[in-house]
Amino acid sequence: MKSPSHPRDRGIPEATVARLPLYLRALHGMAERGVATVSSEDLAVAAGVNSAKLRKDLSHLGSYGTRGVGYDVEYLVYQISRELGLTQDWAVAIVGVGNLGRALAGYGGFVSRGFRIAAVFDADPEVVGDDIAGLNVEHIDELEAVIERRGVSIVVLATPAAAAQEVCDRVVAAGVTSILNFAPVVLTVPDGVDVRKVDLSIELQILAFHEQRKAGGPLMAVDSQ
Amino acid sequence: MKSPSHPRDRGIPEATVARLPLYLRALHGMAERGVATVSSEDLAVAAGVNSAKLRKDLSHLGSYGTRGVGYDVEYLVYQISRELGLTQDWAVAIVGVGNLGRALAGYGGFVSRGFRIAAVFDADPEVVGDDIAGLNVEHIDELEAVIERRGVSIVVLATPAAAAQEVCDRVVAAGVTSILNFAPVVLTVPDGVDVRKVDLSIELQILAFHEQRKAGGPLMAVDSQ
DNA sequence: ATCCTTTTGTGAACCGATGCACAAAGTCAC
DNA sequence: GTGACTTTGTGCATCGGTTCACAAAAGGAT
Repeated sequence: MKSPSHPRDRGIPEATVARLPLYLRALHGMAERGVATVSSEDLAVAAGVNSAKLRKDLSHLGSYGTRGVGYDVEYLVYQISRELGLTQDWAVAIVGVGNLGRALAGYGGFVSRGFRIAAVFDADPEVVGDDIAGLNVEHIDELEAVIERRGVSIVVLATPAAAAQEVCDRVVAAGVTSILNFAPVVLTVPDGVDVRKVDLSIELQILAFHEQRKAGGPLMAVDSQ
Repeated sequence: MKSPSHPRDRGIPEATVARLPLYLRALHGMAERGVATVSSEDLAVAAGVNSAKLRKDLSHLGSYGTRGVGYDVEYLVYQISRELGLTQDWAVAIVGVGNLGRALAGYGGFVSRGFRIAAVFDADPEVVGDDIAGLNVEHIDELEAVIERRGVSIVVLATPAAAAQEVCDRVVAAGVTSILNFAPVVLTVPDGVDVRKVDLSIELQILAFHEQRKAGGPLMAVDSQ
């Protein structure tokens, strides 16, 4: 069903998509330093990947390099940005203004990538009305109305675990189909809704696993016996 | 080299390690609700994975289930905790007390998993001495001394991008071999040092990519599913 | 003690991702 | 224009991870 060797085959591998932001970050740095073109080898080093992988990834977007020369930095930034959908402006809402919600609201990496924090919600009347990173905290009762009014299409959940599923259900009912979940729970959503999760403690646990290995392991096992 | 079919083969796949914390979280919830045993099917649902995968993952740790019955919740919690190295206490230091650093210092998910925030550092004299989540912020000059004195083995970097590599070099020189990096840069470290990175904006970019697809994509290409 | 039910643990097929290695395609110097 | 050189784009082998599907193991009923 799919044309086997189409230059802009729509089926970009998930693993590639996950690396495109990495390339973009490296390219932005180069553009700032005035670099005009870059080879796959150099860009791969800057992004922390292997150059064959980088070239294969980029080839999924099309043939944007010049053999013998490399890639034009500006042009590649544009192509990757467009592919990721960063050439448009995304209205993002953050729900939950605890420590993490505040940190996210003030995080520069969002704004600089085409994301606009359009609203911030909390259930606690104590913080509703507060000013967080230049935004007025709104009451969670306004969730659906504000999402619709401001065209929010991506919601970031930074609520306590116990509240996450309920808020999730509400934003989904309001038409949101992309959710970034920081609450340590598995969210249940209908088909067609994308949920990505970030669990800060999981990464630390993975590090602990490897650290323990270096130190000798639970049974000081050298061999599996 | 390695015994091919040993029940406690030390070589646990990376993908499995990354899911163990997920199982652990689900199991903790069950233990709290008084559940004594759980089938792979139920646990898989609670953790948001497929049950065959769950069983294969657990089989890498050993044979801890009972056919026809399932897994003993308490026992499995212990086995996974031990495998991940969470039965010991890990001293963690956080460098950088911006919004994110503060959020991390106050994050309950660390403490409840065997991680102890042993120190918090910043370079800004303005915040040094402040109290963050019950901890005294120390000056970055004290980095090496404090790491050694308090036996810190894992460092969390929440510094600005520009400072991350330098701090990284210093903690590595001080003997730290596990680093969790929140700064949006690729860190260069010697062999034997583990770096895991969390880039909050990458997840959002991946969501944007898929959201754009749903909406029609850059060239209005209809996805063949 | 035997049969029936449940659920684990795993062999084997499958699938996607990785990395090597090289031909093709381009640049640059002369 | 020619030849030397550089670097891309990709075919192919390989690898690790996922999923299916089922035999083996345990418990409960009679």
